[in-house]
Amino acid sequence: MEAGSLPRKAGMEVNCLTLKDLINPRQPRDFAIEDGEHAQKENIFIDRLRMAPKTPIKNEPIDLSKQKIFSPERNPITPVKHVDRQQAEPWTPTANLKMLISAASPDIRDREKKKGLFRPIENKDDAFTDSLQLDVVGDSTVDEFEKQRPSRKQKSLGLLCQKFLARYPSYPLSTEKTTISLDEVAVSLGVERRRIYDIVNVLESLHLVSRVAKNQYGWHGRHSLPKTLRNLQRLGEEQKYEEQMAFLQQKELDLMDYKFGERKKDGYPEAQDPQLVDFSEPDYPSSSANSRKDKSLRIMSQKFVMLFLVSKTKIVTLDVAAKILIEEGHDTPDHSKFKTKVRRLYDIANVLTSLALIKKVHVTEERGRKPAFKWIGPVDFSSSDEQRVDVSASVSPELKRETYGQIQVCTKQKLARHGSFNTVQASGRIQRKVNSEPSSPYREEQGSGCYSLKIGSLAAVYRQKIEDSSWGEALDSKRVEPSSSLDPVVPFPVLSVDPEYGVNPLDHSVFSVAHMDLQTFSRQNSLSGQVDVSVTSVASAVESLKPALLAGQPFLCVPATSLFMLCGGLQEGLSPGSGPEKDGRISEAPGSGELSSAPSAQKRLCEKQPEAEPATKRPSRDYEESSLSLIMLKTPSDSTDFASPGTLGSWAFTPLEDIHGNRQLRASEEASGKATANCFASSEWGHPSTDVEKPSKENESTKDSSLLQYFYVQPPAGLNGFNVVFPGGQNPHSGGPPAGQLPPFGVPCMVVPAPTPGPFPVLCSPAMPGLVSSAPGTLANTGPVNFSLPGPGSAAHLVIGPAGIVNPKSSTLSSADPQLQGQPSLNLSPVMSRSHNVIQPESPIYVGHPVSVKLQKSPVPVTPKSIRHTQRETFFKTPGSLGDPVPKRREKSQSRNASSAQRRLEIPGSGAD
DNA sequence: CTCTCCCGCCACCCG
DNA sequence: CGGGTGGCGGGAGAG
Repeated sequence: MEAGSLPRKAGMEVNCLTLKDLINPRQPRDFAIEDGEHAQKENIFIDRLRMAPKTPIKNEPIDLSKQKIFSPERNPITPVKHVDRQQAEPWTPTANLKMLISAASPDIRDREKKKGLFRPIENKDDAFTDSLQLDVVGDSTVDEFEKQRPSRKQKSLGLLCQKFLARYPSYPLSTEKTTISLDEVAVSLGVERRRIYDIVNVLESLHLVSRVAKNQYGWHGRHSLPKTLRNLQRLGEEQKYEEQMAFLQQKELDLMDYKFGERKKDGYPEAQDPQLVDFSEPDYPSSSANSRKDKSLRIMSQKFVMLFLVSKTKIVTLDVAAKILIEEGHDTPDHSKFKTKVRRLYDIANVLTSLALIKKVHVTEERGRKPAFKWIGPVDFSSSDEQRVDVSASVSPELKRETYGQIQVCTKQKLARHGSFNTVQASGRIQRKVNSEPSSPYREEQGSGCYSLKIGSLAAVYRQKIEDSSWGEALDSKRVEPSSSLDPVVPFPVLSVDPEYGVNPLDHSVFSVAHMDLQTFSRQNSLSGQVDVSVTSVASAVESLKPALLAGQPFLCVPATSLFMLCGGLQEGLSPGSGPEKDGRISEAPGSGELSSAPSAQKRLCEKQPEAEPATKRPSRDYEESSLSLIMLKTPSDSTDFASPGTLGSWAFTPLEDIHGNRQLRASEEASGKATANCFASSEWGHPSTDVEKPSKENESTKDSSLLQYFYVQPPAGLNGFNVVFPGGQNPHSGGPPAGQLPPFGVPCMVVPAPTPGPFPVLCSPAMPGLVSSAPGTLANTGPVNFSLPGPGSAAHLVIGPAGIVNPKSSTLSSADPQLQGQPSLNLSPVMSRSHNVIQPESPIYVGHPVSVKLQKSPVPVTPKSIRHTQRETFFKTPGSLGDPVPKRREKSQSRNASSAQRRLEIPGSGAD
């Protein structure tokens, strides 16, 4: 009954492990302790769980989402195997349960179930069952448990990899040395180490990690990914993989008929000997280089990637890949070998998929469907600045056109085609058809409780465009991974996080349906009467994480991934005749009906290509004089590289027309070391800041008259982490018509991830002199802000208090109580994304990040680096995920990050200031 | 049935 | 040698 009695084989368990063993309160501990060393199976975790305190719910759940935080104890190279410390809090009992169950081996579950171990009486003392909180449940628990039993899917390598990746920042600071302890990770993720090897090996092949020492890996992140891919591409070309693939595909050789070596006979070059391509950086001196069979998996992984990179179609079928690999490996071309190879390829593919580099597809041939994968990662490595470029940049012009056009349509009320989404009517009134179309491709997404693509616009476009639907799916379930590639083929790299748990932060980052409570707006300001918006308090849908679409609520879908949003038509009424675009390119665009100028704007921004795409021309008809508003939230903002064109796309709230100014702003901020030097930041936590003055000063550099103004509104609970930004008016000098004269507006707004649960200030456009004059920072700090909307005659006041808006329940809360303001979804918030390293380490939610990363815990002025780091991560956070609402913990860097949107708003204010 | 790929035995191989 | 690695393929879940 001690460790030794713990069966290693499922078959033995029933006999070896008795009910008594399991129910004995003390036994479990013994198991855990002694078994810890021997248990190499999946159930090791469960054993360890037994060691957990009686309040496991707080300690044990493998809440990956909460592991983003850098663990205080990170540096110890030798990982501490304190499960209880590493585990984060569950975000929901259900999720927790799932996690626990998934951690537990099926065998044990079955065994225990059979023995009725979950019955309250018998197990009331059982730590394990307690941890599951099953002691209060009746027999139904068994069924429940059965249902909860982790499916094969839940235990998949891909999912595991996602969890793994979620622990580390995609783009760690160069100075950061993140160490990965295999032990720690394995325990943390509740899997045996063997599985971690699989992941790490593939990651290593791409140089995302490198082995530092025994049981220790260094995390590099994706910084060098472009470079690596470029090299692999080159190598692949040298290997003439494309020809090989073409040959094999053309041959349509049956697996069994395939004559290995035939290719060579045909004159194809022989593959190089397996050798791991080493592009490793000096960061982590790889200890013992290659050993044991050349690290087969790594080499396979690299070659697999090469195949994609050299492929014109970017699609590689497994059989072809396997054949090539087999041949290169000089393996015996037997079926068994093939099978094995395919297995490995699946393993690799799972990891690559988690990295949002490839996507499962199927290739239909005469012989039927063949499993294949499509490369969805960057394909253009000409620039090493791949990272942090707005993902939108990754979309092909055509798709952009489609996509953005679609977005435009959305905002222009043509979303109707997607029955599952709200429909915005031309008149500016919002109609809704919530999921009226069961057959909607997006409907399926609901199960996961994701906002993503519910709106359908982009996803729909992609699905239509891409038959294999891989893009759409990628969009749906990929992690937000800023892709620098401007290549058209690159979809939105978003990493999906465990929809199974009902938490998918990534989705939020992709496309979201935003609901705004515009009542105030519609009723009190000039917009009233034109916008038929019923104010409906959106109940928090955190539980289901489904967008709470309420009738009569305006919404806007925007790709939040890159956090850049289109706000087409936003200003249609606000400032006819005046556009933010100095060059007027957008406005003068000859009506190409559905096209949004945003793409072009962005493109210009990111690529600095003045040439406007015809497709991006703005339809004057629909949008009249509407100017384009492009808000770009800086994802991982690297303060050090803002000057780099390649990173432009990552600018947070970069005014289309004033990148330069923005840079100055940034420079200013950085110079002052005040990441929080913006009202947004300071207000993030509803905490008065003394730095408020900073922004205004900084804004001076950006007081370009052409700057767009936005209203930034803390979203209703239903938005779950999204802030709504809508144009507050045109530039002060634009001389746009007063708000009162605004035509029906199509609910121009932007929804951006709300990284902060704290109070959100509403910024008014500079059109309001009064507002402008006031220090933005000050306003922000005042908590709920009472603003006058610009617009003559409309004394409309937009009172925006985070408390009131964010959470209906806490509507009465003032900014003074940040904690209360925390979203009910705090624990439910999608915290799976890596974006969480931003969160306060002390946050109870986020427990021990295993990574050794510098974490600024103090409110002390953050360094540019730290700023960058946190900012990047913040994007994908929902208010709840933001972590500790406690004021004292608010980090400036975080604030700053979260405030990107706001900063944009501040700009105008500075002038007056 | 095929497709996937989890799982973990056990051989390597390093310190 | 012990333990970290990871090749490998049986076999079972998923579709």
